[in-house]
Amino acid sequence: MQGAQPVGTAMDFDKPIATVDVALFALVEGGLGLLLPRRDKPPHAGARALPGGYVRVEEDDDTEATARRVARGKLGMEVSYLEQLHTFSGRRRDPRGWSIAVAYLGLVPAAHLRGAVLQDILPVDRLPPLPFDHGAIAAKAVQRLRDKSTYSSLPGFLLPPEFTLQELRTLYERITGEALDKANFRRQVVDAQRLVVPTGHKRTGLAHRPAELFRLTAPGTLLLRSGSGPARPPAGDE
Amino acid sequence: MQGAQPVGTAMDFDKPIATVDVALFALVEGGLGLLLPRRDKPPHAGARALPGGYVRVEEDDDTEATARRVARGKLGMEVSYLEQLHTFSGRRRDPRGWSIAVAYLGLVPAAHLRGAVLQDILPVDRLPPLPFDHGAIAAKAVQRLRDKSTYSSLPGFLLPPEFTLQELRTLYERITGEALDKANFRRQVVDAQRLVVPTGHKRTGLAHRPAELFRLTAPGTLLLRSGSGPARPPAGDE
DNA sequence: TTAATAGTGTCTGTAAGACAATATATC
DNA sequence: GATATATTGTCTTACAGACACTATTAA
Repeated sequence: MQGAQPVGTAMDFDKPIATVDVALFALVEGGLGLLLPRRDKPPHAGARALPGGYVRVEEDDDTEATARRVARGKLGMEVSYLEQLHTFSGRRRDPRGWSIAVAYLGLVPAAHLRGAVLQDILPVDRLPPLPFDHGAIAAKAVQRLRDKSTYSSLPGFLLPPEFTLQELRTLYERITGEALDKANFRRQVVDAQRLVVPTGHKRTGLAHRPAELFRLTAPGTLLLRSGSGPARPPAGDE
Repeated sequence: MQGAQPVGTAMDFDKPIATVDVALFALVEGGLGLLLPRRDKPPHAGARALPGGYVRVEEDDDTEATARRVARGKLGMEVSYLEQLHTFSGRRRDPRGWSIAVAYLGLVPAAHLRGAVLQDILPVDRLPPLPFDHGAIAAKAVQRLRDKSTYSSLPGFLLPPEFTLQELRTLYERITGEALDKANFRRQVVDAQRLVVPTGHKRTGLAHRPAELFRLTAPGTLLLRSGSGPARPPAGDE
């Protein structure tokens, strides 16, 4: 692939390719979806893959900036949440040569997305084979999201700013695949961990008692159990 | 810094520098220590810093291979445990230019180390200021180790192959800073989670009842609570 | 009034932690 | 036996989960 390895400078010689890939999640049909647009450039032009791009050293301050730039380019908006996932590297993962891909996990509320973007969001339980090692990256991203959903307010970033507890609980259930008791969920999320707070508004117009609307406690903040409890802290990353 | 940016090829132009840094932990005087040898090359020659090096694309299969090579070079032996920690990047962290550093966390039993190496292991609670962003990397590594110590057998990799429960418990206490009940610790680690298993040997020669010797359940394997319990799984990374 | 979901109260089993009691080496 | 730590036993309490009950809207 590298073909002729021309003179170059001693410093630049041998450097791996540096890219960033982003696993962007949003809700589609109530379920968890992953943004997989078709690539417009080789390699693998035309195939669905995670959005990604080269690190631009003149333009980006760090790889997180690269990730935000890539995400903004595909979504037309800023992500609500972004964290570093893992770095994938090696000789074989990219046909262009030895490469380092810093992977990020991002969340956006689907309500704010343009229709064209929604077409490129595929349900995570039926992902097609992906080029490069994007299958492994996607799997790790889904895993991370599922794990953190059991003890954090992460899924809240997939919803609009205000939501009912039923909406939030159903979302947790869809992500983790486990049924949750209505009463216990409320006590955990509202009382014990204070992941969300009431906004004072209510969702009316439905043929039953209106539900209180909530928002994430500190907007833009991921809250982990801060209470008195045994506290199983971040543990992994971020 | 970059001085003359000569012709080069279009492909190589603009690539960030790619390095790997390793936070290697071992026990010193019973406490947690971090390997910080003095740098033999600029920048910051002579200063204590995390062992690190360039990714060598001809030699290393991936960045984990780079990390193992770097660790082996400084320790004279293989690490007992290694995991990817986080990737640090940006224009300013390294005076040589825009750089990506994939950081790893490694553990070794101090008993197997040469004396010269032991001189370079500093207690983590009294670390000097470190060059680059190694202070932040070290802090994150210590944090990760502390977090995982609350629910995994990670600290066991800092001990020789066979150890008593008192040795293991004292180690957990030193790492996390919390006192642990002798009886409850045994039940958790031996019965409930099965992080360790008895070897059949005993530590004799002391003026009291001899203690059973244990080893990590699957040698070389990090075990997270696999029991029946609520299972707070990896969550973060690895 | 009925239907449907919102929100509260209460019970129970499990497991973590505190602490007491017993066991087995050396001196 | 005295001493020191190993190992086991028991009690208490906190909390997660199951489930029953009350509240409030629109039709």
